[in-house]
Amino acid sequence: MAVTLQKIAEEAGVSRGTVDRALNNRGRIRPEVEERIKQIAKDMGYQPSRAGRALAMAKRKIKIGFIIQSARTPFMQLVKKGALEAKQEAESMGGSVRIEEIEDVNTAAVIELMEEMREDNVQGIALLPSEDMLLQQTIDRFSEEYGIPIVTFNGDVQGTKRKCFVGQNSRQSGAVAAGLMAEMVGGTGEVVIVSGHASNPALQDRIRGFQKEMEQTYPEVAIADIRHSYGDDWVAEKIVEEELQKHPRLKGIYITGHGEEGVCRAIEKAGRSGTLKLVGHDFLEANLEYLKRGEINFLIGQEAHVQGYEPVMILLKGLLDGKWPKTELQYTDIIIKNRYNI
Amino acid sequence: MAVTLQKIAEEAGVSRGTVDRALNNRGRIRPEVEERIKQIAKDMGYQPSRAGRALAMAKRKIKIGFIIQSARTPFMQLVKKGALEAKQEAESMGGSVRIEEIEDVNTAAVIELMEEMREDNVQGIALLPSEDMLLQQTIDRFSEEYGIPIVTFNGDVQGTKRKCFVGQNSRQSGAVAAGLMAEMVGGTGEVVIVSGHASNPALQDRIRGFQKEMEQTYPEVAIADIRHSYGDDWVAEKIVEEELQKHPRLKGIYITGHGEEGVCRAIEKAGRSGTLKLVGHDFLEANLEYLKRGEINFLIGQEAHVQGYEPVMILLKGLLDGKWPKTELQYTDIIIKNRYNI
DNA sequence: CTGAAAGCGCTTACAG
DNA sequence: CTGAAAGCGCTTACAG
Repeated sequence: MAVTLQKIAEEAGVSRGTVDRALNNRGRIRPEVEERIKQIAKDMGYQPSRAGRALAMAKRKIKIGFIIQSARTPFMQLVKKGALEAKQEAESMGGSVRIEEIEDVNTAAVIELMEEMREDNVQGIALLPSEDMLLQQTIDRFSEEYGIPIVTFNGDVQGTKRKCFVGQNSRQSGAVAAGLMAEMVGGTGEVVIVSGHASNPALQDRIRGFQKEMEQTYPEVAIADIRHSYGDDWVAEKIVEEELQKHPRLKGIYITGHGEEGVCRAIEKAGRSGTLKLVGHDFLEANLEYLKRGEINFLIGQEAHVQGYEPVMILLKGLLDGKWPKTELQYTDIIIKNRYNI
Repeated sequence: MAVTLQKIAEEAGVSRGTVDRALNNRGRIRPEVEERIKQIAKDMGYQPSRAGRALAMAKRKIKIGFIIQSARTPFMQLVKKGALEAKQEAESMGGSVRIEEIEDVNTAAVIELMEEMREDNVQGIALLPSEDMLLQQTIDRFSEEYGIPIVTFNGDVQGTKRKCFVGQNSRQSGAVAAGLMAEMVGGTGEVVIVSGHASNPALQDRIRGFQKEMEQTYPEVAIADIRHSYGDDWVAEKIVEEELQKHPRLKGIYITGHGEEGVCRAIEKAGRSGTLKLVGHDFLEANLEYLKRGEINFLIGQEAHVQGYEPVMILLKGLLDGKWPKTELQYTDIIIKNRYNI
């Protein structure tokens, strides 16, 4: 039924191999023949068969590497799950995926793994980068010199030769948080931001998105303070205690990430559960529990699963079909959850 | 690298065909041999190759039917887009998909198309059902007698032999709306529900979910009225004018579906834009525009795309691998959007 | 009940 | 620059 290479070959009066060379730009073919075949294929509405291609490629065995950092965190475990699912799918299509985890943030380890994978004939690598000159150079070297395409996920390194980035638009997610918070406090009053590490670029972007949106659209909502818990729940708790003292009329807290538990503890202790509006990030087990109980009013999600799954599939399709995403920044959807759509 | 039928055959000292018969329960094999081969396959960690299977199946050519009703509506156009994408993917895997559209709601037409597809050797059908005894019987007949699996999408017909349903949990989406509305009105005050056709089961479920959640969790939010626009914007506009008169302190309107334009028009005319809180459903072009402009505060989404894509893929996998979803009700995610994550 | 062979649509050496 | 052939992993008649 469907148009195959064979049919095109008959139509054009050449062999299958020649059609293949024409359609896949493999060279070693007379230009005018190539043009003619391409035209015929188009006219016949040729669609390459993924199945056939995958099978034939099974010989070449496409190998993809996947490198996670901070692998111990619950969020990264979700990312890993997505990668594992992609691995399964890739394998049933004749590919193979090698997933490597680094416990903390360790650029040297990432680079080492990249080199190891290269020796292992890996043909494409998805990785969670960190801000580091050497890593950036390595990414460029792999992309340019070795022809090993790189896809970043969760975090990006702008200005490198990586094929694309899969992850959240942090700034926009901050704006989403602002919108939610503003609606809940009735468009007026004081709110506070509790963030994690001051050096985390994603968290900084969320803060900026939040701030900007408040200024522009809800000028009567005042951001009374921006504090950093450095991911420590105890610190977060103390911060909130202080802020509640300093701003007795505080209406809401925006938690950009990490320290949710400490924040909620302080609020409970102060007897402000339910009256103080909370917006947080990421669908971690503990966060969802707070959401269910009504301590946190909204959570903004990152699609961890997609961040693991997509990079592998992007590499697979790219390596198999030569088709890469048209746009470098593959932003994942920003998901809003309240207690009813968990 | 990967374990193939061939390797298992060598290991077991039989032919590929025999392994195939054992692993796919095709019969015509001695039970003890079947057992032994299954064990060996398990031990070797055999994973069937999707690519190989798909290719071999290309001869048999899996044909899937897809029947949309109310095809003209923008929502269904999105569903159709999803189905078209699945069609492409199915075709590149050796299947074929036949998409049929019915303009309005017409059970007889659905049944006619089903019969036509059967004669056309379609091996599985996805359809948007309507509440109708005859259709239900037809679904059962196809499933049981003809062995043609049916998947429903968007709407379900409980109690039939359809393989599964892909769509929204309407009740839950009503509860989500209630949560959003309650947060915006500060947990107290009067709100009104404007719905479409009173006979639309999905809309009724949304109303019920909304009501129940308000009663249970936000008893101080009163549902002052429930009105039906029957999908007519002019009617919706009149309704809102009336309600604004009747309830001068009205704080919000929940639009379960259809008539958004009329509602917004009435609110604008009354000069209540921005102060009256609106929650609506579905990411239609016009709705998103209202959301952007701040007339509507939240939209709850249905993943139209998934509703077109998934049923086809479910049928394809089922027909190809014999693997069906474990759970009958394949609820799509309930998506919340404010103006910042459009 | 079991095996040998053909073929699904593609890619890839290998000849020429 | 072009063609003929082998092979990817599976299914499916066809013999036996």
